[in-house]
Amino acid sequence: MSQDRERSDREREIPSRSCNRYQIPVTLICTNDSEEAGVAVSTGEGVTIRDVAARAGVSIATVSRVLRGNIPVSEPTKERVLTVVSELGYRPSVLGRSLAEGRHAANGIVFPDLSGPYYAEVVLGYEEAAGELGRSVLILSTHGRDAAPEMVRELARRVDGMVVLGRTVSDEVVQEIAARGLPIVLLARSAAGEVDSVNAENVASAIRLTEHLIDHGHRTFAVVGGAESSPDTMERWAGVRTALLRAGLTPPAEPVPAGLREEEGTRVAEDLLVAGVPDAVVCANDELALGVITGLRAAGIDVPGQVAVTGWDDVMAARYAGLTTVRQPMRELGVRAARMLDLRIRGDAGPARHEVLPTNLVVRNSCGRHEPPDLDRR
Amino acid sequence: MSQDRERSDREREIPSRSCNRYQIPVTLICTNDSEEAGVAVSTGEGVTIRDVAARAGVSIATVSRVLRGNIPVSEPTKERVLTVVSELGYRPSVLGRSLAEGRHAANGIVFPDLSGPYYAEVVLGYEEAAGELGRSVLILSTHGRDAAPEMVRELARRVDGMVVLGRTVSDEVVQEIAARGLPIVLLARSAAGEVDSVNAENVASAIRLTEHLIDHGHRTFAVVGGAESSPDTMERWAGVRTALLRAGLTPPAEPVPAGLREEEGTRVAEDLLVAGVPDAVVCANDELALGVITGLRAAGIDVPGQVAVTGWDDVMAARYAGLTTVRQPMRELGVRAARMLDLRIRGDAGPARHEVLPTNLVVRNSCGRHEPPDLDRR
DNA sequence: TTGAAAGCGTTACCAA
DNA sequence: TTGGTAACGCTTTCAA
Repeated sequence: MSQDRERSDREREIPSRSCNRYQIPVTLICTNDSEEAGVAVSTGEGVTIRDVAARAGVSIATVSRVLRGNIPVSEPTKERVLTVVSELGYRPSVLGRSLAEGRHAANGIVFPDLSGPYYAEVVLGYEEAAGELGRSVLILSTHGRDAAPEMVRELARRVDGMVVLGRTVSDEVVQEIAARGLPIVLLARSAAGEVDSVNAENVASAIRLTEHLIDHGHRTFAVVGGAESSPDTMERWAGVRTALLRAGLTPPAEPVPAGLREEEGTRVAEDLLVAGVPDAVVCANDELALGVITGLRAAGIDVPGQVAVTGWDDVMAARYAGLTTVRQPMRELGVRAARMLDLRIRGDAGPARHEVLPTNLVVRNSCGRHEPPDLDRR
Repeated sequence: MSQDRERSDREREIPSRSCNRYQIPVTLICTNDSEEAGVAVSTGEGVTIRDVAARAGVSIATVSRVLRGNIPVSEPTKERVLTVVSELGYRPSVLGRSLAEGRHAANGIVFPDLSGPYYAEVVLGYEEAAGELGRSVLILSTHGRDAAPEMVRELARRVDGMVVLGRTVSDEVVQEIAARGLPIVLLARSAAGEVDSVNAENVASAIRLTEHLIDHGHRTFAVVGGAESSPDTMERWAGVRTALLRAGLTPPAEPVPAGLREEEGTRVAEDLLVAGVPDAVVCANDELALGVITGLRAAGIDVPGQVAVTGWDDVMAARYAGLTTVRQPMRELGVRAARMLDLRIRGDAGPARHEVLPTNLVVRNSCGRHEPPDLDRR
């Protein structure tokens, strides 16, 4: 925007109230637009390092040194500079600093869609941890758009590192960006090549969940949602399969395809009614499970009397709906990812690290009636 | 970081494979670190406008013109430059561009806490709309920290405009930043001075809700949560008061203080049991209401038989808990705020605008039993 | 239509 | 300890 050419030397003179009592500045002819010179400046907006240097009678290098603090500056000089800084309300330009330092002091996070409590919690944890580490957070949700890879590449150019959640962009895109040297942490998404990752445990908890359902006497199973598009759910379905095989039961041939949303669940319920209702419906997340329950009940099916339905995540609604599910430490996932990323940004080298956070089976009553009236309702 | 001083003229020569068939570049002595000259470049990382200019045999100004597209460039030149750009995988530096243009191409959003479905939805809408307008989104949650004003000021230095939600920083801070010329839109927070705002309708819906409760026969009311800290809830309580006075009933003297979270609700329920349980408990949001219900029921109180409890927002759990509430267009709030902000960033002047989005009363059964078995359960 | 060069606001090197 | 100044990577003015 404003490129005021005829700047040169004329403006910079500052009314030298040469008393050394720190007073509020009254006039300062500044370099900015204000056609009418002699305007009072106090907001600190538009004040540059040169203004400070001129007023303090030092070079801009010295001002920079004082502000960065790492290089020795004589006490009186430092004091003088700091005085002027606060008089003028000077704050270094983020842009100027970033350009000179070659870093952004910002992190990115890419998720498929912010909707749903799961992502919100993850982002919350991430933002909090990143903030404490002095980094700004740029968010990007891809919404399954075709332009997603380009959006992510663009984000990559504005940050010093980023966290990428499952189902956003392909491993190729991740690899490409990582290859350029940008630190990346994968979240809720199995490791791709030499990239760090943070995940919640999936297989063992899926086995535990399935065994619980088998204990209820359920014999025929359907699994709903996710699959290929979501590595996270693939692990879960592998766990379900393992548990069923161990028990000598027949695992479902294919997961029922469905998006991770409530409406999708009710739709699936209708399909299930046509295709034949299994004993247990294991869903990829809570929203989906709640939708399935709604759909089944609307058709007069008793849940859990005739069919058991389970979810994953343990969102708030799951508690009120009495949904049996697996709790993930959503917020903690975000926190860990932020910390892991920060390490890499600070130059930490070494082979890729993979963190796996534990989960909890939360038994409520959508999985079948329990003899002891009601098991741990939260 | 890397400030390679001895750059000057020596490097820039490019092996002039002077055939005009576009071939994949094989060697290019680049200006970057690589001590061993003659390294092949193809990732596009570290390629600057100068590299492109040199290879295309034009000035950097011309490259810039081609890329920006606004200034006429001869067709052959343009073509040549674009070829080199794609050969080298050149992408302009966001930092360099921003510094020169004096803008960030990024928006901020400040909220008190991302937890809870309400904020998540707002952010989702905001991010989506801002993204479509070509702007990155920086998020900041203040968590009620003392440093909040400083955090927000810092954010203000990294964006071209920002949205500020209620209960984050004081009006003074908002005014201060707005005075510097940074476009701001207030969200879920009543207008402060000459600043744009987007809100959901509060008073009329509170009146409607209250009247519904009165129709149920409830006569003594308590309102829980929010108040001064949250201008949004103050409006709601004003609505409740109005409705009660109109009906000749006594409004509660004070709102019961409580944070907007579930745990707070259960705590309040205990207090209510001691202080005396009213006919109806109107809560500032759904989480709080759900907590109150849980607390009351745990004490053996029948909801809605003995007490009616209502929420606000209509989050997912509200549906499964059968909570009577007021639905806000959360996502739409975010979208509108993003658009309004964008207008200002594009230089739109004029007096502050205030948008108010309509809400819906959602009657379920926490407000009292209805004669017709169950009213619009969504 | 094009090029040269100033300027955006910093940091960090080199010499004093 | 300090000042001068190149460099970061771009945009835009001014002249040609």
